[in-house]
Amino acid sequence: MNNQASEKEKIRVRFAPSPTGYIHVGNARTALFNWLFARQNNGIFVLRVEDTDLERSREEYERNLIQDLRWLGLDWDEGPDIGGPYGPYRQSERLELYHKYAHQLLQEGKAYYCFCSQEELEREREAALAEGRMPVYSGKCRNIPLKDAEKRRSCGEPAAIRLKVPEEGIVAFYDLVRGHVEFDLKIIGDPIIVRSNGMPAYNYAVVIDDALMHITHVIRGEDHVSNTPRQILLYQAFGWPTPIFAHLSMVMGKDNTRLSKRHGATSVDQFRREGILAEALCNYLSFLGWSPPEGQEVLTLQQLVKLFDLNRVSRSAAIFDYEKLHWLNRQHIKKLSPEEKLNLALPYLEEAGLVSSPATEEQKTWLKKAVEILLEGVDKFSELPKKFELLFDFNPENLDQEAKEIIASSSARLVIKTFYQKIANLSEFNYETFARITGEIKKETGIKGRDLYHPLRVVLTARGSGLELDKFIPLLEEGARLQFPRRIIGCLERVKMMVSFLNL
RNA sequence: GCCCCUGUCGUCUAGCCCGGCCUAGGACAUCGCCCUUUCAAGGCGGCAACACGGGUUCGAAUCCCGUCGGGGGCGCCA
Repeated sequence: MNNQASEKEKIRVRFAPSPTGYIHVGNARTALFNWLFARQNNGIFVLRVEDTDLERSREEYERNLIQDLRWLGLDWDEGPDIGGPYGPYRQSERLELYHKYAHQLLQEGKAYYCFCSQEELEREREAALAEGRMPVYSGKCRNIPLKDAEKRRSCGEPAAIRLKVPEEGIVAFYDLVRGHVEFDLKIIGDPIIVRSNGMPAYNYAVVIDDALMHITHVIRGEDHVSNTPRQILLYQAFGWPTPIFAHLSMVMGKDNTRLSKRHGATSVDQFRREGILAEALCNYLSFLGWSPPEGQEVLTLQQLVKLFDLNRVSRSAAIFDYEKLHWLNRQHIKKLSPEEKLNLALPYLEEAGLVSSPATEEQKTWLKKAVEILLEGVDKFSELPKKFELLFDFNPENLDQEAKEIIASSSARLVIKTFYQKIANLSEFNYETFARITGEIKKETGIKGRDLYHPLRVVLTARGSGLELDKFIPLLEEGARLQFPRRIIGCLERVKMMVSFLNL
């Protein structure tokens, strides 16, 4: 389909995070949308690291970033780790480029040196704010001849570089998600493109990078819309074509403020640790501002690639709903094979000290069944160890409230007592035995249904709720024959412990 | 304060561009029922929204204006 000729028009998008910590789900969504757009259009997805803020960037953060993105299943065609035709892909390694183009702008008279001190600018800004105006740079240094400016600089006077912006007119652009957007130049002022410490300012570096990397579509957060006119002005100053913009709405917390730690987990890494599947997270993230045409809900990455449509992205902010994420996660967990479930579950069980590190094959066979059964209704893998307590914890002295209520009745006690008498001399127990005995009890006492099974559940689990007993008993009996760091107590022993505790 | 964006069930959203098919659809959550050896899962059903006010029109969730609410931006941060 794609011949040589169309190669030139190939769609190129980028995800350009600054490595300042773990990746936030809001940024992950931006990455995802970029990736989906690239993949469905057979385009190129580039990863670029914006590390020009020396104070905040750290090398290890870049590794985290890459790890998180990989985990999510988003791969890139060009990036700091794999290189590419338009590298380097780390802004800190592109400094010469920024200087070169700034110099060009200076020579052409499209930019100028600004000697204003930060204190001075701060004062002006505050004054403007106080008067209810947009703080716009006064243009004080605008007309200093380049020669004079260079002289001052060579004497050691620090200077930033500003872009000369026309004083009148409007900058407009068509945003793929928001439509026509325009800004009045009066409120823009001459933006700094190179700081006095020589580092490029964000609005300048992005333009250089996006242009040089031939980015065709800039898909990013809504917090960048007001930067867009400044960037467009830069493209115009260079005579470069502007990319197409698409600004995604913000991701909010329940109280309608930007999603933050206060609201719960916010980093991709955190969700991974909790045992949210990458595919479920992507699935959920894709629904933040987008919906498939036919209302499908549970989707794989591949399906998302097919269905995703930038034109269907909504413009209003979305609130992050943990409940729905969890529901989607459950749906994705269901689709996993028993082996996959076990492998995902193992680390959590090991960490909880339930399983010793390399589990034996025998243990694994059993664990696979246990995980399969206990995973039902679990939101995320981190909840699994607690579910396993049903098997590993048995303490008659520590009955929950529900259990206490169940065994309080005389009929419950009768059931328990009868049950105990019938198993007292058994050396083996299995579900068939259980079924036979409960049948007998039913016949002898007339007790049936909940009144019959509930008390027995309490006897066997010390809990008022748990698994269906036909699943529980075989699982427990089999597990009790295996060696685990914490021993699993079998049914017969449990009954004896409970009866002696209850003094029946 | 100024600039930009935005406003459909509690939440994510469909519908809006190309007015009537909308007594506004779906999903999560919630409630109820069924199933069942509790819970869960599953099945079925219920509650629940066009922010407000003006226009335009035979007719508006859909078009226009205003109000109000929410968000973002206003850096030598990214």
